[in-house]
Amino acid sequence: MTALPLEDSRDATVTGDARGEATRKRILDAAQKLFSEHGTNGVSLRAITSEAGANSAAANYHFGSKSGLLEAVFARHAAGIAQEREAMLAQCRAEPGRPPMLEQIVRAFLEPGMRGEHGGTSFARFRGRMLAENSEQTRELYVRYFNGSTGQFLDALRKVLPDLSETDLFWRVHVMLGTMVYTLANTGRIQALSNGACDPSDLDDALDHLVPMIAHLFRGPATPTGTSDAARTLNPIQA
Amino acid sequence: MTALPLEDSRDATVTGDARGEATRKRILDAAQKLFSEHGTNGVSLRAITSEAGANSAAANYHFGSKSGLLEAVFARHAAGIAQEREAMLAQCRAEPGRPPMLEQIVRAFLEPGMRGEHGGTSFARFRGRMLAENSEQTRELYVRYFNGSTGQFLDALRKVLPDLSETDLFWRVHVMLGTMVYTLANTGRIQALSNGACDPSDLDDALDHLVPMIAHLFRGPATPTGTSDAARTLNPIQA
DNA sequence: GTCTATAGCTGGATAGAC
DNA sequence: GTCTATCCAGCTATAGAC
Repeated sequence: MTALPLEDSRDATVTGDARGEATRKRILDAAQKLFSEHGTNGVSLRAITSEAGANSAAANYHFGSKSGLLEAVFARHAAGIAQEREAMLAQCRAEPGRPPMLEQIVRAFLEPGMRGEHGGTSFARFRGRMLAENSEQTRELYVRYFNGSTGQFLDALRKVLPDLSETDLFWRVHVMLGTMVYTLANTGRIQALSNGACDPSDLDDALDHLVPMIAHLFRGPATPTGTSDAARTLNPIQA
Repeated sequence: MTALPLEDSRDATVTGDARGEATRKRILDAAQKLFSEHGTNGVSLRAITSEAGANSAAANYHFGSKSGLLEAVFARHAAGIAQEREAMLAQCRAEPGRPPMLEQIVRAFLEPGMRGEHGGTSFARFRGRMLAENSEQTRELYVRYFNGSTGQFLDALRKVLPDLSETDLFWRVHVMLGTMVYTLANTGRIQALSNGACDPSDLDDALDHLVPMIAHLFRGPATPTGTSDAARTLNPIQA
């Protein structure tokens, strides 16, 4: 083999393998960014590899297909979020000087996915978009990567809220999930309605508002049971 | 002109114009159904017109383009929802024997879009998908069709919750919107986690659970203001 | 007003040079 | 491992017969 002229290499200080890894990472970063901005259906491989400064063939070489790329983007940070969630949950303690257990648990659930330690806000928005698009692949990925840790949180919530019925528990978790997804998806609706006074795209600020609201929600009274819609409408909970 | 043989007409009992309207309606129905199931990006005009028993050219004849069809599907029921919202809001009364005003207001906001009087559950899911996809066109349509009535609800909420700060008001409305959108989008996540014990795809049942939860949320204490994230974390609201 | 046929693109994926 | 070139499927939109 002939000596390789340095000018021919995009980054002559690293080996060929490392160059491959660098391209792979650039494609993952570009895909995450564009998926988070336009959804997974609204972005072509060509746009992604162009953003990454590579060719569309490179994406197929590294990831096999577009859905393979989607899964790789997801997998890169999802396991880390689940692990940090579980670690934060394990550190929750009912002790004087700390927030109530419920606040700690809610924060442990929301914070790892929103604070930006795992892929930043673009990965958070990417997950919001994925959940919103609600494809079969997305559902499968969520079950695989998150069902375990989410189950631990359900158990923790049952423990601190022993009087809450299973039905009410799941409905409140539903509200928590919906709020998280809607916040991550960043539709801009509340910014428009509030003329910018409320900005959930600042995920740190969002956490500080959401944790107390969700905790308050979990502490609410049991949903009244009625035999008809009218009965439930006419006998709502008392504040 | 020669007499038209009855067999040549798909529906000989109506006039040509009425036939055109029927096809137009079948296309709108098919588009709403498929958009609600697969999002707007995941469905082709071919699939829609095939479902409607028509040809892809018919969609362009009636609606000009795919985005024209999308707007037509939206517009068909959106104004009706906004009107019914405003009508229900106008009928809210603080009287003995009725639910508290706040419950009435929350229900007036949520019910017209979820109860199925305007396009059924498929139109509700269609809106959820649109909001999730969060396109420029969607944002524009929402401002045009819903900003007026939503502004009336903000005023009504200010009136029954005079001590709530503007910031807290918008954050709680954000949670209400997120919960509504997530419920309409029907990701199936909570059904999977609860083994079917909790099913938000039953929108009547969902309303009966969501109205008391959201009302309770609005009645929560003010979000504590801290100078740092740590201060806010260590001093959450007291339940 | 509805159809067939097709123009004109854009997308994912692959072959093969280097 | 990365590129260029290309195949082919699927899409929107339109032209023109009926």
